[in-house]
Amino acid sequence: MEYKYQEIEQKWQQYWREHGTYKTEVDRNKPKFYVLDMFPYPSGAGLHVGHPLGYIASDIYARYKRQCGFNVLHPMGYDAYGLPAEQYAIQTGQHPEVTTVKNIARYREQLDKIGFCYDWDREVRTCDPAYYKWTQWAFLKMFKSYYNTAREQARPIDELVAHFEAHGTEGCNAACGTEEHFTAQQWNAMSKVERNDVLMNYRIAYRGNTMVNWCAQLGTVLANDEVSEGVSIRGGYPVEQKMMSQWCLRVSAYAARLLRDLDTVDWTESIKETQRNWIGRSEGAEMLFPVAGSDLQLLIFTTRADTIFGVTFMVLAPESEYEEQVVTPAQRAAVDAYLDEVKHKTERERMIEKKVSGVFTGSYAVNPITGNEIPIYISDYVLAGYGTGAIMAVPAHDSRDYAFARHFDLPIVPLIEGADVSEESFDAKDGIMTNSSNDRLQLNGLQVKEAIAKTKAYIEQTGIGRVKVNYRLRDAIFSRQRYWGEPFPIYYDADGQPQALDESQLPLQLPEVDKFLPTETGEPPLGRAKNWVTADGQPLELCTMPGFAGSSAYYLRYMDPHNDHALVDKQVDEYWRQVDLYVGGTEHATGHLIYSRFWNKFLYDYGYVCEAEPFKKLVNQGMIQGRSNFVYRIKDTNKFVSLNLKKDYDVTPIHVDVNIVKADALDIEKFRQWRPEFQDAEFILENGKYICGWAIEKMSKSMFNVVNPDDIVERYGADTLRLYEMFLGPVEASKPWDTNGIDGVNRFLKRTWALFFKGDDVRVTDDKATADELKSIHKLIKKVSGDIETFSYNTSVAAFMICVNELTAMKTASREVLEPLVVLLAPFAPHIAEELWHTLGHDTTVCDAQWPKWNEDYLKESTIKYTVMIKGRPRFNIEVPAGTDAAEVERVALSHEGAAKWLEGATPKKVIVVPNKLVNVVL
RNA sequence: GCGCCUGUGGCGAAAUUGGCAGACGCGCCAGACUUAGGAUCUGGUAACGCAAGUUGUGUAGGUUCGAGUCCUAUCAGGCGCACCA
Repeated sequence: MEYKYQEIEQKWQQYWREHGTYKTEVDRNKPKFYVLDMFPYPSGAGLHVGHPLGYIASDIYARYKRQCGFNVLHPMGYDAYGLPAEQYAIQTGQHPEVTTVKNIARYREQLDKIGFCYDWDREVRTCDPAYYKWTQWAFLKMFKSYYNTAREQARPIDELVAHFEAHGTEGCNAACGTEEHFTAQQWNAMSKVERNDVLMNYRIAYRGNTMVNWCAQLGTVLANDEVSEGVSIRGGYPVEQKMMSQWCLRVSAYAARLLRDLDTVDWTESIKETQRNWIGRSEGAEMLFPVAGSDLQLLIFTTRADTIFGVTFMVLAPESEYEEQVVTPAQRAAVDAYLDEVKHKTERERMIEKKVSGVFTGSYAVNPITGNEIPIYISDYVLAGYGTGAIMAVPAHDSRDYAFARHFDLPIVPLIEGADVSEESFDAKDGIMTNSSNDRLQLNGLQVKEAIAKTKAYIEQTGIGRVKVNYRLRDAIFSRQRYWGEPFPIYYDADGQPQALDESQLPLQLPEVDKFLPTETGEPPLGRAKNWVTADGQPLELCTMPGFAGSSAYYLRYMDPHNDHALVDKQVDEYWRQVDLYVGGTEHATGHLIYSRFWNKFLYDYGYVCEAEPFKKLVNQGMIQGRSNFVYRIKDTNKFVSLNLKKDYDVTPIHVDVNIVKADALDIEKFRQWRPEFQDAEFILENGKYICGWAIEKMSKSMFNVVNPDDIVERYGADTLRLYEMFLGPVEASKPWDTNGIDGVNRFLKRTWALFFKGDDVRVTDDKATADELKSIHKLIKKVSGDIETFSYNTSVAAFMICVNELTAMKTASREVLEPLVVLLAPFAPHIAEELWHTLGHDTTVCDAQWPKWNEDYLKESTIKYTVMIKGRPRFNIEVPAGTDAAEVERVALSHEGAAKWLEGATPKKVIVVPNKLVNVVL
């Protein structure tokens, strides 16, 4: 019987569907295992062969764990809100929901063909009201919470209100945007609106006036991780900094925990490092610099407190709150001109120019240690969003301050012995301090590190500052001026104050609009919705939530996807707990993977979830690049010359669809049909073939190098696709897709098939297996069992090939060997395994067949082969019975005829016997 | 600039704790069988050399009986952060 993959795959996919083979329920008699893929955004282009790479890897693991006796949760869903569908809607008027549903259907069809073991009853879609009800619910919780820094957890905002009523801000231990102080009396005297304003400074989900990344072309604000090098990641449009009132999440309050708990998860070092960078912890000190002739004090942040004696000027960010109070009337015009100039530059322009610019405010600050008066400047090299938005400038030891000092001709005072600052600053935190002592503080002669510690201690004692840890991690901007996203469960009261909808009113459904564009008055698209008000007529929020809102807790919803009363039932959560294995791309390192951790920690603080981290182990699959093919057209003709003959002609390379090329040979007929202009194309062939050139590029439509998994499935079958994707190389590595090698994997499956059938008959017997057969299969069991745990699927596939070749050569027909082979193969190539499993007479699914264990006894060798090395080279082999001791091995080696030949009469200085491996004879 | 990762045949890649470098596959070469094909099977395939042999894991050193693997320096490529004080 022939291996008819199409029949087999359809048959078993249908069987699994009808039998609910992959349905998962809580089962407290079994240990659980949660395997998750990052759910896809269903784009209009469909899947290409790169997408399933991670899905296949996790599917293999999930199936393997199930065969090992675990109750495996392995769900899939769709990140359905997003910009592309909305941009498409703007262009075509087609409702984003329509395109989204269509794309999801296409994705599902493609996924189904590959034979994944997803429990589709648990599917989630972020745009489904039953799903986003819980996104909105979590937002409301955040709105009604503040972060208690002493307890290190989110607490109800009412607790903070009670604290304010009794004690004011004294000892409130609350994370906030800007630090403020008031007494209980002051709080109690505030109006409702004033109190609301104050609380916004503490809420975890808050509306705040912040610097945002505004993208005019997209008509919306973007989060930091959605912007790269001054342009939007989606679309590449310029992004500018703008002060706007936006919904934000106080992610920064969780910075310390997000950093610390990285040590508890099993992720790659590189992605943890990326997150550490993004969180950006830096230890330093805040210090107050009085302004001369005023009560005002400038608060600055520095990590180099030791350089206090070298401060020769101060710099404020253009957006600094101090600006008003510090600028003298004489400098007003100059400052305004500068601020105007800065404001009109986008961040991108600012970065490209990198020109030193700034303006003097007219005021001077007093160095609290030296008492020197130093000028205060404003410059855009100081960022408003980091630290306090003001710095003490030490040009001798900071390259940015140095450049500024040079430009404005300010003094540069070196503070480290031997530092030459005539050409550039000395930034290293290393050396002996000098020029740094007076009657208040003596740093001369100390190492930089000691000096930092001593200065910090001094400023704490004297109250001119305090030790402070700063984080680079900013709060997440949470509103988007867009249509296709979750509506905020927020309305505005008569005073214009944002108020929470009651939980009972969730989900607040996304309304219909006539167009997906902003209103004439510049309001977001929801401004077009009719009756976008509460039951008693109060206006609802017009912004929607960003893409990462729906993806932040989806892994929890899979545990209990149909629950109307909770995001996830407490007991269900306590069973599934957290994702044991999460597979996805590195591109989410500073987005989704931070937001999810934050979101999870917030829920954890309230006990809604039982684990502090959502994803225990993370595996990042690499990107599959495209392998483009080229044909070479001779200039000004319709004649094409084969790759190795092109040097004799003046040619233009043209991308050609990789699907009409096989092993770099062009299918000339298909090429002529491909495009009308090539209909009459002529060819100069080599060896009767047209050989195409190739290059590795991103897989994209415009390069004609997109390989569709459906085509591979049709031509070779899903099992071949699965095996081949794994065989291509390590899951984590990025590599180009190259269909050329797929035949080898396909041949392997055919050979495997041939072990079971001869003609139309099953050739499997109940005969006892031979020792060699048992050895072959047990070697495989051991190898594959080890490889799966470390995701070394490529070497597993290689081991399968070796084993099947051995069994074929031995003409193995014994069930004792072939049955475990089928079970091992099941995670990798489930369809053929299922077919063979049933061929062997089983009527249950191979998914539940128990993963075999290897027996070391079968692997034991009766004799051990030693390689004898002389003069650092392998010279000959000896064979001794297993268990021979080292001295005997040495004796056998040295008495071998080869020893005499290679030693040439010399006496060995030393002989090293490595057990079961080799004998090294040193002269 | 700072941090992280990766460098192995014509290609994708293997190589437990340092122990015969290049498993497995593609491609290529030779052969078998064939109503000839982009089918199947067998053998070969790191480089140099007729050979014995020698050289080989980006480069240069070091540790070691022994280094792809460990250490130091350096080069190249990729990724992340980046006026972050």
